[in-house]
Amino acid sequence: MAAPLSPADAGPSADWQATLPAELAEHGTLVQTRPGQALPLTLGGEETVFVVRMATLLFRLTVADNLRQGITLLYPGDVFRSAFAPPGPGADLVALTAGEVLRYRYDAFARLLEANADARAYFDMAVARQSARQAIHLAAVGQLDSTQRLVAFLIELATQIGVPASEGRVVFELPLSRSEVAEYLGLNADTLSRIMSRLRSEGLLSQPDRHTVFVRDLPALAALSPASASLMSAPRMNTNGPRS
Amino acid sequence: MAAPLSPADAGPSADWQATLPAELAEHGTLVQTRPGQALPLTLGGEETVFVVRMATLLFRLTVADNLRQGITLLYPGDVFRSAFAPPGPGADLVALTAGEVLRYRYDAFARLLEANADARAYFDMAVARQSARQAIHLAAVGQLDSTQRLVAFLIELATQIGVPASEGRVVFELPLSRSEVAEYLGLNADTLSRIMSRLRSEGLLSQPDRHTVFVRDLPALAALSPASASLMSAPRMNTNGPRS
DNA sequence: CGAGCCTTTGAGCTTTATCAATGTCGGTGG
DNA sequence: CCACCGACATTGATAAAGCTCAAAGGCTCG
Repeated sequence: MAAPLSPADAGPSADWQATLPAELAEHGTLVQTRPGQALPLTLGGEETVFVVRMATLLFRLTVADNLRQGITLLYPGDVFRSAFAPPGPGADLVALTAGEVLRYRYDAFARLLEANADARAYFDMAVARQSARQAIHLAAVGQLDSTQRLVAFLIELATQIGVPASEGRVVFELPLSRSEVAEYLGLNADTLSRIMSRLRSEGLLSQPDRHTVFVRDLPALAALSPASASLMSAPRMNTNGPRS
Repeated sequence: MAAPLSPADAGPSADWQATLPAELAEHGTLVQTRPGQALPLTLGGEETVFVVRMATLLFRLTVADNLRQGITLLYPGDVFRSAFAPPGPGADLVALTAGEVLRYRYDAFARLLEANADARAYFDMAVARQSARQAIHLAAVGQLDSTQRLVAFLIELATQIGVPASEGRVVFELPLSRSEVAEYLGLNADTLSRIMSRLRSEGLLSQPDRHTVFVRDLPALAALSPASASLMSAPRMNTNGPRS
């Protein structure tokens, strides 16, 4: 019935952007993040909301001792409500990079949304956007083999935080360690390392240093994973202040 | 840092319930569903919202030819916005059972929410609840072995649509075929069949007929999967009309 | 009653996890 | 400045989990 995911059909939403409404930016507590810093999901027992201003965050779940799954990566413009995590411990929100995050108590945030239709629309849009990304991630983890999964991850990062170097080439920082990447992809860290080595030896990418990835042939890399197309068509936020 | 998921810490939210606000129930188009029926995600090119009144739905993604992943099962009280799916084809919303679903155009739905704070709160709550369930599903698919995954699925169904038979025993209808279950769990249908046979031979469950599952020892079954605890603590909707 | 689809089960094989050894990077203190 | 330490990464050998393919039995619906 449904055809495979393809970006050609993404339509006008592919180049669509939105800007964080001023009402949201003005309120909330500005939190400076450092790599590895955990962001507590409750504030004095109350639900919270985070808006990513400039950073990369990881939401993950600990399913059993030594079994963790990365659920979603959050980029600038993304919104995280603590109720998105299952109740109980086991849910983690971690900053992967230095940056800035806005934090709200949920009830205060809800009042802001009630008072401001733009903020409301922004929140709903952000939630939908992340939900779609997470669905792709789930499909990748459930259906793709290890190479396809890793490539999907690299394409996601290249799309979200990559800097174009030249035609078909992109550079980005890997904000996760190997084992964190493995947790995100539902793979073993050793297996992951092997696959990265292979991609390197095939000349698809190189690593100036451990945490920097230089994609030497983006189209060829993307072709290795069926999830690439939809990941690349995912819109990014406009983080340059009010819309021009 | 985070301890494994455990229901003991779920707190008061475990027995929390909410009822579909009348404003939402009164508007929207009532759609009668039949098993296998696809619910189109766009209505004349416009975004839609579905509210499950009485049925079980499956949201799934086609990642490539013959590679499909079940993303979320939707139960009574759940809400699905078409923007939760990635753009493009490849996203499917299918009714698994006969039942009733309310359908809205997104802009009309958004106006309803704007005009009615209860409806708004309901929507936000439903989205958060489903997001949490989906996170657990992703963690299960990414980290658990095939038995643990299948058990997690059975526990999910037992919790959501199961009817208690006697102490520790539950009966429910399997609204999916074997291959659909396999797609949901990221497993091969053959492997799945083997595991079900083993669970049957171990006396944990029996199948009066192909689509009926009789769990003979729920605690013993649940003990086989680390995801059971959090799935069982997930709140169900109150589908019996206004709150008593 | 027959056709087609779904399910079960076995045999063999592929992929990925596990275990273990070695290497690299970054920081710290002598 | 260098030696050492711990965390992280790579790589090889091996094992196991789950997939593929194939055959046979059941169910459903015309």
